[in-house]
Amino acid sequence: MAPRVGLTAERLTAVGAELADEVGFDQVTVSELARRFDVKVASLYSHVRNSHDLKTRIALLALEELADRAADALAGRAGKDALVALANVYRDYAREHPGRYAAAQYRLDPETAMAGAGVRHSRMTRALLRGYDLDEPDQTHAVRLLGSVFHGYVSIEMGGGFDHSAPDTQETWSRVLDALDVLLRTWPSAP
Amino acid sequence: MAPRVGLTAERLTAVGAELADEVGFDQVTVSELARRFDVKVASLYSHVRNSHDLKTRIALLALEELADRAADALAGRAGKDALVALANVYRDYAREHPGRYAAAQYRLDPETAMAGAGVRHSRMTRALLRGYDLDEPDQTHAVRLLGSVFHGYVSIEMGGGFDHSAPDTQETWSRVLDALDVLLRTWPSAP
DNA sequence: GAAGTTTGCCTAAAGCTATTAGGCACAGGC
DNA sequence: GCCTGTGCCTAATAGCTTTAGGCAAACTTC
Repeated sequence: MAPRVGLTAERLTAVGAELADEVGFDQVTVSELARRFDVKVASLYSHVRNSHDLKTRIALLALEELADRAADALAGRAGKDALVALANVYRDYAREHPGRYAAAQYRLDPETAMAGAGVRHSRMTRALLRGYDLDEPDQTHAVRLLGSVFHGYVSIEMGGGFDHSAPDTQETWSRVLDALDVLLRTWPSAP
Repeated sequence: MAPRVGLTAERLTAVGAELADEVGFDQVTVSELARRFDVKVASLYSHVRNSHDLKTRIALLALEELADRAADALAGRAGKDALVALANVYRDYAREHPGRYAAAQYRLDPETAMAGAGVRHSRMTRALLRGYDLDEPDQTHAVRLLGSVFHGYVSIEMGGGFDHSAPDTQETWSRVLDALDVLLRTWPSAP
């Protein structure tokens, strides 16, 4: 019916990522993916171990793309400039690729996580903090705070959590970044 | 086989919430729930419209429980004391009831969201901010920031995102709350 | 307390997804 | 041009979701 379409794990992952953006990451199904390739479901199982494997690959792809964008954004910037740029990378990526962004949150087993681009992200946030004057362990605390704000804000905004209240979210986003900048510059040292 | 077991939407929701905590919210299935009641699957459909309806009810239950705890925690507290108490409500709830906490993130259609306890949450965060000196629109910005940090931190921590790095998460959590307190007291006014 | 009605759980069935086992044919090596 | 192997296919099992229609237990009413 579809002889030698040329399936590979990579193509499955890429199209799976598009699918995620269109229908949502949790709606990504081996069956739907097969349909997209006009191929029978069973055919995918030679390239991908199972549904979980497929989702893991999509997650790793998303983390990698996100890390690439972050690296780009941070190049040549420092201080608040870098902070805003990095923050916008996450927010913009989530808006452009909601399915992939959700995928990036897919829980990976520790080994997979270590092998993937997850580490790059915290390293880049640390790099950004070089523009501020923080020593360990405050730097780690700050890395975690930034991750929390970025992820928390973006995921609430995407989930429509800010929809039914007044000022527009762009305004809030700017003011939150202003506030974070101030906070990092005046970080309260340990008690 | 099981004559008049006494199914109601409420009992299904309650047991569904327990199920969520045990196996994860996304693993909550009408079939598994039927098994728990030792009843055939079809029987549940007289009490709950469908799987989405069931999950919505669990989500609303979780939001309500969370709002109740928050109200308790805020009673008689102000300033940083209140901030820490509220923050810990979210974090502790997520630790004690991971499935319910995930349920609270389940996307609701706008009307359902408005009817549910979602509004109570933002009202309480606003109440907490009375201890700080913020006028609109900064108050709204601050509400959103706090929501982002709480949700972001808790969901990354639960997802194991902080596992493979150095200082323990309790320490970071305290320092983050210290930082937020300082930030709210010295909130940067509009440019 | 018996008769009628409602209600609650059941059987049956169709459609979807995931996953495995084994077959056939097309592509490339010789 | 044959031969091998990889790549997609058919077939089959099993689980979850949802709807339609049945039967009997429980409530209502006299």
